[in-house]
Amino acid sequence: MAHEDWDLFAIVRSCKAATFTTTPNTQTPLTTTTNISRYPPPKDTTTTTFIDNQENGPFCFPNIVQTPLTNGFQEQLNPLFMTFNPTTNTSGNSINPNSFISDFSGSIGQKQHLLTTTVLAPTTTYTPIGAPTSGLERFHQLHQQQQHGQQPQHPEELQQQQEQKQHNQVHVQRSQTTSMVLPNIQTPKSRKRKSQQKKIVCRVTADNLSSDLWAWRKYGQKPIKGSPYPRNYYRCSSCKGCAARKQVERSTTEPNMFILTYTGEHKHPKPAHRSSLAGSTRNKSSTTHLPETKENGSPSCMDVVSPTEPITTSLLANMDGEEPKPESGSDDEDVLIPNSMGNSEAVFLGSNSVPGLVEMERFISSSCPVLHIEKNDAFTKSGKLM
DNA sequence: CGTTTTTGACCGGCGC
DNA sequence: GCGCCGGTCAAAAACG
Repeated sequence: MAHEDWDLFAIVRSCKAATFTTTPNTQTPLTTTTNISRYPPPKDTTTTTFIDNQENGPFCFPNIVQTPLTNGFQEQLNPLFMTFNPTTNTSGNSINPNSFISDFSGSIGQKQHLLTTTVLAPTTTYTPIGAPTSGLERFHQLHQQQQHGQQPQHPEELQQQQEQKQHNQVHVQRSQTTSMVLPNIQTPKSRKRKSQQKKIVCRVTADNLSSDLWAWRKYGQKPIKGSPYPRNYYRCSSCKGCAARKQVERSTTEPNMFILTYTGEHKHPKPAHRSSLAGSTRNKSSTTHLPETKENGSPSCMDVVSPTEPITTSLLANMDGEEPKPESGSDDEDVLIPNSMGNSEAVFLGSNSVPGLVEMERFISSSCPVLHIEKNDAFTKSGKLM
């Protein structure tokens, strides 16, 4: 059974309220432990374009309550982070709303400093993956050591880093809401280029499968060497011809975490709501459950990116290589997850630990498309996933 | 009927 | 040049 039973969870669509922003400020604040990391400084912040604003993007973060830096670790990290992100205001906790990169990195930096943070969102774990810059890298290491007691980086992270290192530059592009800046679109078919494509890597928990308005259609699944879990491939189906791609892979070290990788760019404005092209959400069976019930949602995190291309959205996808042990426990169950927010799954999973969120999630789940997760046994049997 | 998912096959990059 | 591996294609099946 070990890894014989592959549970593949494909999350195709998600609702607007992204994981990060899902939880309204009115929600009961959560005490969260954040993990974060490094952000490679954009080579040229002026070119940075974020596709999504706080509402939808992968870079969207919940309103994180400013929390005072309180421990020595933070102090230690501050200088490091500063080197990494010069834009960060050392004196304040505030995030500069005007600069995404700085915002993002800044906010992350803030979070990094806050081992314990009051957040108006589910538990969040930001674990950037990617080419570290000296400062961030160091920060990341320190942080991990702090959190995991000298724990080495996760394999996937290392892998990502290696990958990132291949590309000397990392930069995140950002744009406001619907306007997308999609320069240098590289065709997916060019594999050579593909390796150099800009990527955004995020880690999310199953609980916090977040979503966005983009519709994703699965077009492939492959077993990944060194990982017991298959990787799922999705492309944007919000608009035909859209080059945006997304990969979802379960973390080998943290089964409850999923690695999301975004590549390509959307060639269309972000939909106001889910496109009909997204098609129907399949419910093979009435039984719906989530892969792994995560007690705490740790939302996601974003990570890094790569070189040339900006990416777009955040989303949630979920896949499993393992037997999800949902409450239902049956093997071939499909899981329907509301696309709407990162936490929405909790409704189904019952994993939501935040009382106030439940109501909201229900609301959202009722009005949003769902994610479809389903187990796939074929993988193991054939030895080849897809 | 239109769309998504599944999945074997194929293609091409990359390391040796 | 060869083989491995990741990513994509595309036909068939599934679903609403």
